[in-house]
Amino acid sequence: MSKPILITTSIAYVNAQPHVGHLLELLSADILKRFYRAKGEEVFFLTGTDEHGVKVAEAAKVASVSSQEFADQNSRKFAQLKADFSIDYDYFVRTTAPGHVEFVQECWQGLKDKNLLEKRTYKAKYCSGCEAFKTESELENGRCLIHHIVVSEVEEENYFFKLSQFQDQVLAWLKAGSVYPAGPHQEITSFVEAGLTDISVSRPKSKVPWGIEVKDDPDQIIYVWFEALLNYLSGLKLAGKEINNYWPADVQIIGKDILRFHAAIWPAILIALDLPLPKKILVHGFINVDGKKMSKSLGNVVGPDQLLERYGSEATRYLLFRQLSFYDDSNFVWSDFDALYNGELANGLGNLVARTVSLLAKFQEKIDVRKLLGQSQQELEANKQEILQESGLETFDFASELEVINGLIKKADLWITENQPWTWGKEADETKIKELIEASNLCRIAWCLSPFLPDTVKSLKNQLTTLESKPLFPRL
RNA sequence: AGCGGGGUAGGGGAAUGGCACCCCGAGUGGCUCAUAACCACUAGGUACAGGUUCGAAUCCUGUCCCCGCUACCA
Repeated sequence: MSKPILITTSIAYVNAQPHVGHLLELLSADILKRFYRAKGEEVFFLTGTDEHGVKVAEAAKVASVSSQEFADQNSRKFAQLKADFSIDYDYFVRTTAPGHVEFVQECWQGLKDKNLLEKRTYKAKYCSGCEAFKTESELENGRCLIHHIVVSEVEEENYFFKLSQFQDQVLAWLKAGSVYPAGPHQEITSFVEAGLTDISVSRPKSKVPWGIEVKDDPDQIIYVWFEALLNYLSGLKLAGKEINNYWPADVQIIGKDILRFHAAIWPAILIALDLPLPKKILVHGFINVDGKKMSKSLGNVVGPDQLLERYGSEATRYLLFRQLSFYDDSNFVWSDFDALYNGELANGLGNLVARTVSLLAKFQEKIDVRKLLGQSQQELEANKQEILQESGLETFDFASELEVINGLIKKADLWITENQPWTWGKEADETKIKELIEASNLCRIAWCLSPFLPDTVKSLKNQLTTLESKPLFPRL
């Protein structure tokens, strides 16, 4: 029996609320899951929330609730996207779950036993402006390049992960083409080639009180990133699955900002744990709004709830992948979304379905249209694998798949206009109706759209059965 | 300043060496099955200046402009 396909998204950091960027990532995973399911594969889709660290503790303080309570509240908002947008994940992992904590501590012990973790005194320059450690290359005359202030020398004890040992293996994995698309692949390859250094993977508890303790050294807290990455394994365990039956992941979807963690550190951790490496890491870009980066202070954050209210779940799923470019940074503008909704969903798909169904309904009086539709459906089923093989989703190309589908709709509209089925009258016979059914191509369009628009496709199929037309996407 | 990403018809987005494509908008005509929809035709474009090439939006050099990295933030 072949291994089920495993798809993961990054786990969202709960110090902020979900926005359209999170939604895009979750939807991409959901679309791929539905595509693989249509191919007949078993699929497991894992997502969740990352809940430890200074920033969560600080945000909780501002909100006057405990860190755990704060994490609970925000985690729920992310989990809620499942119901709102038909995101069919199989398990939602939380890094504050006791099972995750336990799993992380076990892995930690395992790495320590292998002598891959080592306590060292860490001396570094710290910029209070950046609130971060700086390397020599980020300094000029002892001053932070960004804040132009003199950095302070800080000394503390940390555990280090011997990342440098894994450079060659990580590089070999990268060169096998594990990171997609080319831009990020190039970037991370150069980064690893330049040399990996051992990294600090713990912090003194006094500095980071909200996190997972090192079991036999409770004054040390495991660095958030190190621990969060392990969610991809702990999540399987928490879901009641045997890790070896599901790992390695077939597709891990991440944002471009966390590339280093996922394509340099994560594979090294996996090698250290004697586990196989993920087959593909998909790296998506960011969404700007009206040409500016989304930010709370600018007040331009677009939330999933706003999209839900204006377009509904299905249209949002379509518009995000058709209007924005998944792998590059793209710009979100409400008026563009409105125009595309009316242009392609209402006037395009929606109208094509309406006119076709209503034409077919007229012929139903003297010809068994339903039987012909059934035949057409069966013929399509027979060619299912071939159609799926041609899909852009086979190469993770969401945009090109939607473009192809749109072309099918245009072609169908043209055929109907040119052949004028409404003038057929008495001439209409089975052959002609069959032609109409095939030219409208609705069965195929439904097939191709089903990963993107699962509910719409159900409604479309229902209309083809009842031959009663009902607007799929009313104009805005 | 540095580093990175960009500049494609009136607006938005594709195309990575070979007839520049899609959505909206404008004009003219067609059609009436359909959600004031649908179809055809027309106008309009690769920021600028050089270079490489049989051929450049795509590669190279320079100029101008925009965006991100510096406050929450994928």
